[in-house]
Amino acid sequence: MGRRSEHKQRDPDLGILSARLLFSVQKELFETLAEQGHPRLRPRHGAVLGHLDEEGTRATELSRLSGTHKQVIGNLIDELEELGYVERRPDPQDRRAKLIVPTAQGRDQMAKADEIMAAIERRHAEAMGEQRLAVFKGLFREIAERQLAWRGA
Amino acid sequence: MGRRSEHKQRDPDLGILSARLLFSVQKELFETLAEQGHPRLRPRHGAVLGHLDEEGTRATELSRLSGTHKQVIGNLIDELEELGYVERRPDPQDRRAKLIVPTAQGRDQMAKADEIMAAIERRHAEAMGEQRLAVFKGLFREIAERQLAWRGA
DNA sequence: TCCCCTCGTCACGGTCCTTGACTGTCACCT
DNA sequence: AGGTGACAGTCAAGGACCGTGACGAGGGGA
Repeated sequence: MGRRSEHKQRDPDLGILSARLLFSVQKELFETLAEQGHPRLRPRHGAVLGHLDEEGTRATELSRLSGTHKQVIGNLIDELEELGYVERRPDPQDRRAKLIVPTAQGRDQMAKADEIMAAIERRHAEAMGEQRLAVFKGLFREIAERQLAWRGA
Repeated sequence: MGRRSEHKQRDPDLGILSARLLFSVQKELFETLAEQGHPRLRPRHGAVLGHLDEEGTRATELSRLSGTHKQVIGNLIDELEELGYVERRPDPQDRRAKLIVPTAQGRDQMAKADEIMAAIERRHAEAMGEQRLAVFKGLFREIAERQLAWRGA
């Protein structure tokens, strides 16, 4: 193994580390969800279900929160509606808009997903100490925010 | 804004934070590369260029390092060859294999990409203190490794 | 020699994202 | 009241991207 790839192995940059953590967390989340009765969901559905409120959320709001195109959100809602996770209801405050509301199955998924993510963090807290994890998350938020602010993006 | 999405805004989980950091770092890297004379490269090319050694690397090795399928690596190499970033050379030690070797343009890109990533980390180090960044990266490596080890994946 | 493994490639289907244009509704201004 | 621009959601089409199966060529041990 050459010098450059060897160095990258020892001291991976922020991008590599983020990618590794993101994909491994994603994998655990959706495999566990599949075992708990939600086998048809894929990571992309997280753009909708991950940002949904129990009282309902507008499609445009979901698009804004997740950074996904409106069109994609529309497709995801179609799929989730067919799978029985959400319903489209007219928004009483704006006749153009529709509220995306989770069904009972949707609320079950949301609760389970939140619990799985919490369990992942608890596992790390036990392994490394609660305080060190808290420090990490604080620094993580700070860095992610500053990086997002690059060029006022 | 409802209670759940509000809470997720204040205390985003590890997946959300990883996604934000990954995509914003990726964006800065490739936009800056485009300004520095490499406008045709897209993030997916990182699977090849990011793990390449100056002396050359086998396609299978790139596949293993990046976690991408062999087939995808082959397509990427086709593109990068056409763009003048890499060359295919027969591997003297194994007539089945081919060494992927960066051209002068490829080595220029690799140096610039490494420098851009280093600049990103320097910027954070200046903003938050060198020591706190070092602590963060240490914890990051630890957590990412432990998460990857879930279920012996 | 025979058998099984690895390396890279071809071909294919399926998933996914992006763009542009369109209808209906709203908010604002004159 | 009417007119104008902005916004919500959808339809349609194209391209980018990924995963699978199968293959020829070569390697390496029994």
